[in-house]
Amino acid sequence: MSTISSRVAVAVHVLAYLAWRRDEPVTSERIASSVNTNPVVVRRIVGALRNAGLVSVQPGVGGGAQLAREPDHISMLDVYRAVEEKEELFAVHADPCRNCDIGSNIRAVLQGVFCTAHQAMQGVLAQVTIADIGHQVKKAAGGCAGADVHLAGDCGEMAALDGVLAPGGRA
Amino acid sequence: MSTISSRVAVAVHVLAYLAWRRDEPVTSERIASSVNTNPVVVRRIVGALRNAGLVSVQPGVGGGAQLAREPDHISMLDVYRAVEEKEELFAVHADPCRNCDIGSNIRAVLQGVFCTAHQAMQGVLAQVTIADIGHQVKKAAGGCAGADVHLAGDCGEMAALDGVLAPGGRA
DNA sequence: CCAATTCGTAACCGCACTGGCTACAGATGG
DNA sequence: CCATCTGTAGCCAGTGCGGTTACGAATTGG
Repeated sequence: MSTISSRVAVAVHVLAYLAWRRDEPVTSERIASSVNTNPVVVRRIVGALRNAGLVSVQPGVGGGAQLAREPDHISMLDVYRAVEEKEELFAVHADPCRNCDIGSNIRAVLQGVFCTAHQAMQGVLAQVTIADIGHQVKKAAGGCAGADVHLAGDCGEMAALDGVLAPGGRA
Repeated sequence: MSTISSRVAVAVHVLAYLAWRRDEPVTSERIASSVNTNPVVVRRIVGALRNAGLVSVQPGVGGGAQLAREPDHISMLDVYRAVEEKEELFAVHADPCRNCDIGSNIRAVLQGVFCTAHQAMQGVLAQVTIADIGHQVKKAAGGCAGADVHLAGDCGEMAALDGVLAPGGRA
């Protein structure tokens, strides 16, 4: 597998929900019902977002989570870094043979390439904000008729992101 | 965590080794000693590379693995796709609430962004070949003095890849 | 044909991460 | 005080990964 955990996806969902209910604090239970998970899972993720300064939380009656910034000042890269503590995207085998040229040098070379690839990925996330996500969701909710048509194919043209993103993968 | 498994790194190591010993078949045991792992682990990865047509393998006395293509015709994206069967880089929560606008539309929006990010990462891998890796390793092995200096910092300028890669992450 | 070598693969293990769940202490406001 | 809500610890089942052993199948050489 080795997919990035769904915490990023859930965190974006949470923030989009908070942006939707911008005025009032929202409880973890309410958020959990939208995500369809356990309130504790939501609180764990909200805790990470709080540590990153993206939301503010109040306990007690009438408490809950609220956005700490404007939705257009929260990028998906912020979210990614808030909930995914891992610094390296690719694992590299720890201890190759030190006696051969390959073994003693491959790690540095691989780390360089992998780091560049990771940065390219983060570059895409950096250019999408929670406000963008909210707009996309709203647009999709509006035109329900063909809302999920563009799911076909290999993530297709991603028409939904036109104007927001540069071409991205030139593969 | 959620890092991409070290199979990619090991597979590149294996292919770099085969490119180094271009003429003769190399046994899984020999490769394993360079990677410093178990021969079965190597055979599993070599099997995936064989399925992808990157190497050819012969059993029996004098057998082993050999490159099936020139090193400059094997990209790290080929390797990535050969050993990492996962099609999606980011997991998305499977079943958000269908009654609210956010829950019923967030998955498609997230999948679009995540797919674009994934493609950007693959675009970097596509531009590095096994031959490039071999050259980098050789260069590092030659000038041992300052070979690992450029490891400092946040993957720094990646001077080693200058001329091979476009700027990559514009974050 | 037989023996040595090597791959291919199944089976099992320990480790680590993930998400879901319960439980409870602590903070907050009426 | 009390109801509400967060924060967190703790446990569980599921899953993936890497390591290891074991054995059958293929190939080469005598």
